Amino acid sequence: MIDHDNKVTILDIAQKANVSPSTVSRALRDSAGVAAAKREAVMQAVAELNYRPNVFAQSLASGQSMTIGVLTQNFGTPFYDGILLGIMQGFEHTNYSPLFADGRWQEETEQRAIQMLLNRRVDGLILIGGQIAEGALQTITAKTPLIVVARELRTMPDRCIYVNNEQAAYNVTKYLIDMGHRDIVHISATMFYQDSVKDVLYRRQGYLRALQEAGLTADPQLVVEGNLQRQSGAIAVEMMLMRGRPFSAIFAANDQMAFGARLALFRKGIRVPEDISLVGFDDESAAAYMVPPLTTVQQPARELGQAAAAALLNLINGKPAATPIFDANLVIRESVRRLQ
Amino acid sequence: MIDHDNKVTILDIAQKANVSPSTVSRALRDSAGVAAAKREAVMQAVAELNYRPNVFAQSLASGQSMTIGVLTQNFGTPFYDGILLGIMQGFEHTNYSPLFADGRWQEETEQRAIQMLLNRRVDGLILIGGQIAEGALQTITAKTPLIVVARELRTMPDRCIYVNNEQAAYNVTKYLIDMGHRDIVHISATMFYQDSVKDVLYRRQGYLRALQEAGLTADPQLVVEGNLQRQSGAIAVEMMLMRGRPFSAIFAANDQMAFGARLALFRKGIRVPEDISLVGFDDESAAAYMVPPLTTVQQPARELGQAAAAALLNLINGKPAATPIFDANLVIRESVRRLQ
DNA sequence: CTGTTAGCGCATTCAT
DNA sequence: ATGAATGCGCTAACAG
Repeated sequence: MIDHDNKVTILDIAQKANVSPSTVSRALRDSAGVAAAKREAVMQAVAELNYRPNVFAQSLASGQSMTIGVLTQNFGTPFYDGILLGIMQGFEHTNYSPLFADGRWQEETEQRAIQMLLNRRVDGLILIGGQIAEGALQTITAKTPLIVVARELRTMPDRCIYVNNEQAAYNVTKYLIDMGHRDIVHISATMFYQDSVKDVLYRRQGYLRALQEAGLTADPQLVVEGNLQRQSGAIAVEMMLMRGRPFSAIFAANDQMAFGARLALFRKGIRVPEDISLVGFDDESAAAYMVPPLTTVQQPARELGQAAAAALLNLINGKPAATPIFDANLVIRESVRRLQ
Repeated sequence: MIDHDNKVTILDIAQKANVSPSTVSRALRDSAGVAAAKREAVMQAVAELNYRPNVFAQSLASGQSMTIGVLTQNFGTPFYDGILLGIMQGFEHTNYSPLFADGRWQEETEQRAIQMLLNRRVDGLILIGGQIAEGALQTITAKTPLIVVARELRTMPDRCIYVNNEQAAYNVTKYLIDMGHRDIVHISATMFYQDSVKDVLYRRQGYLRALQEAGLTADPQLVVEGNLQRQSGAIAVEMMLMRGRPFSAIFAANDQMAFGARLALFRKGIRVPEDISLVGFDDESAAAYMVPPLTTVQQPARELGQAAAAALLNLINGKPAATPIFDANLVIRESVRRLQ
């Protein structure tokens, strides 16, 4: 059944169908008009001989590889993996297949990976996150259709697909305020990675906007800097505890730090949500398993990926990319308590 | 810098280096002997013209694609993602690059994905898990080097790379016994998926062996069937509670079910580990974030992937695959209490 | 609408 | 050790 090294070529089926090779080629890719009868004959021969086109010959002759290069950062990151999933789905019923590479958030690795992808003559490129400078990206996009996911580029806004982090964080904060909280700690992380951190910056801005709109003064004492790692969430909590500034809720800029915070609270004998309410951001699958389950923000990763695939397809076909901005959902679980 | 549609061909560099195209080809792939001087000249021309070989032409001419097909099941599963990571690393410094596809644990999707991979003339195939019948796999391996990860095949043991689940579960159970536990619940899941469930079966056997070796009688009342999903872990706990058979520890066959169990205990007001000790299996990242952090078993996913890559490379080079069996590590955290 | 003719860029004989 | 010639399998002008 699964029959691989099929040495059947287009010539064989041309013979069998009594037509010329080029007609076969045309019939196969239904380009131009082909008489229905001949097309039938071709199709039948194809089926009988179990013919499978040689992608390399196709690519060499046509200049198209029918593959899309996808550069991610650190396989295994839930959000990025979700995007990858969406991308796969987005190309599932097309003739393109994605070729993945991992940049690991290291500029050099990223460069190499992109080179590799370009060497393979990918017909388009999807970059998820990453550090590569905008200038370099423009160089690339001049020759290869390019879509950037989960990153916002000033110079090419129509090529970027991302989530409105500011709004999401605003929603979180407003939710906490509506639940009666006034002293809301925000664990941020704005002094690290170049670009990935922009999201975090937006989250902080959303937090601040919600406070302002509610007429609350934003106390700088309530904002702690972490580094997105779990550990830093724990440290942030300890720092707040030492600081002595009272608070009733914590909004961490990502789930990892929320997990760390949860653990630190646990170690201090502080209950969640009875004593302190806690909200994260990302909806990692772990969030739902916490004790208690964590209220957090779910980013539509899958949808981002699908949109990226669609946008790239547009680009390849000469249409405008059409890159929507996505909204995230607040997932309410049991880690927040309503204050009287 | 990043210069893509480099129309520089082997002819251009042949001219520039004052040699024939074939010499260039030879120099590039240092096949046969090439005079050091000429080789130098070639290399220099290559550098100056920023030449990049056309993979398609190479593949078409040589019959090799320099890509390895990798079929996973459900992107985003931590264990499998770890394997993917290992595979990527394993090929990092070779000339091969992996081409990924997702079978989603659906036989039909899997078939299609493998077809796609084979159509792309991959030089080798790595299958992670999956449902495809052994017979079909033998058909494939007759024509394409094949390695299977995280699955044990009776008919081709030298092609399989997996973890010794029985031993790992034995270790878990022995650990619990050493901590003073006698009534150990095991949440299993042996009546579902075809093959993925074999691991779970081995885990149960390890559990039983440890009990026997300790001279404890294995009480069937203490084994509950789940379905690997989180929810079923919760149900299992409820079932045990209703059953009335006392127990002091729970060993769940995977972390998901352990998470579910944890939640159910939490809902019933039963403390972990004060009242009940809990151990999982998989070491999902969530495990370390639980309250309290969960003792569990870590499978060397990365190593499996790397070993798979190495084994496949061996196969391609005509050497024996060399497929080691891996051991898992017990990761001791705070969810187990020592009984007096 | 269809067949003929050329390459696509490289690896690999075969000679030398 | 090196050059010339051939072909990998297919697409794309080019003619009819």
